[in-house]
Amino acid sequence: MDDTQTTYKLKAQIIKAMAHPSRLMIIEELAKGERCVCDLKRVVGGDMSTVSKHLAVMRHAGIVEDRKAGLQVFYRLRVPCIIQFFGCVEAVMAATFATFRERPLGDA
Amino acid sequence: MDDTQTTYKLKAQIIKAMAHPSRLMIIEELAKGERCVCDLKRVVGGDMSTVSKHLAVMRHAGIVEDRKAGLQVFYRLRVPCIIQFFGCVEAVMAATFATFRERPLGDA
DNA sequence: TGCCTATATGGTAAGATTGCCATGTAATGG
DNA sequence: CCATTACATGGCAATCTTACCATATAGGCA
Repeated sequence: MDDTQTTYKLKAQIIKAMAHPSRLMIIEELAKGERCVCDLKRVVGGDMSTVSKHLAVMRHAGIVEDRKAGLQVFYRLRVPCIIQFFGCVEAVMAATFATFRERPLGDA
Repeated sequence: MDDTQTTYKLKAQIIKAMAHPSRLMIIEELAKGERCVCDLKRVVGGDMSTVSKHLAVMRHAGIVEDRKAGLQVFYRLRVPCIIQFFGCVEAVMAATFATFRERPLGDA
């Protein structure tokens, strides 16, 4: 595999690390500031081990960093520009809903 | 599942539709302008049916639109802001490599 | 030291994704 | 009508992802 292929694979891995509902919720919460795992668990629900694994995926991809403080581990976004992208994702959704409005059910 | 959950699921689906090396290549190519499936097949390689399925994933997510013209089908990005996001993904990669530079192998 | 709390990791079963082959379909040319 | 071209879809095996449970680790406190 050449360099170009490797680059695309790395980029895909970073994007894939965002591509899960719980991980999006985590990113949005971290956009407000540093949070401990316990905070994030409260936000996304589910098992602590599941949250921990979601964080490991994002940490491995380089999206988040952690900082240990006593018993707790605090996570934060490593590259805040990620948040700006959410607006674009919402634009895709808006375009989709606009299409439905333009061509409602039964419209020729 | 409530509305908030549904929204996150939709967003995740849109992002997931980008999270694949071949699909990133396709998006980058489409950023340059409309392209037929045959063009895209040349760019990403592999089977035509595989390219076609990647396009279907992105079409379903609302990332691309198609336009038939005779025997060919031309695809284009539906919401161009997607491209801007690539810069942010590269920033994540740059941060990761910077970390390696700051803490090379064997550094305490 | 021994216990408690916060988080991480291993195991695993269910489900999703991927990529190829074979086949289907629609437009075009003869 | 028939063949060809460009693309899409069905099927399927290999692989990856996810979420839970059980267990491990590490810090703080008695």
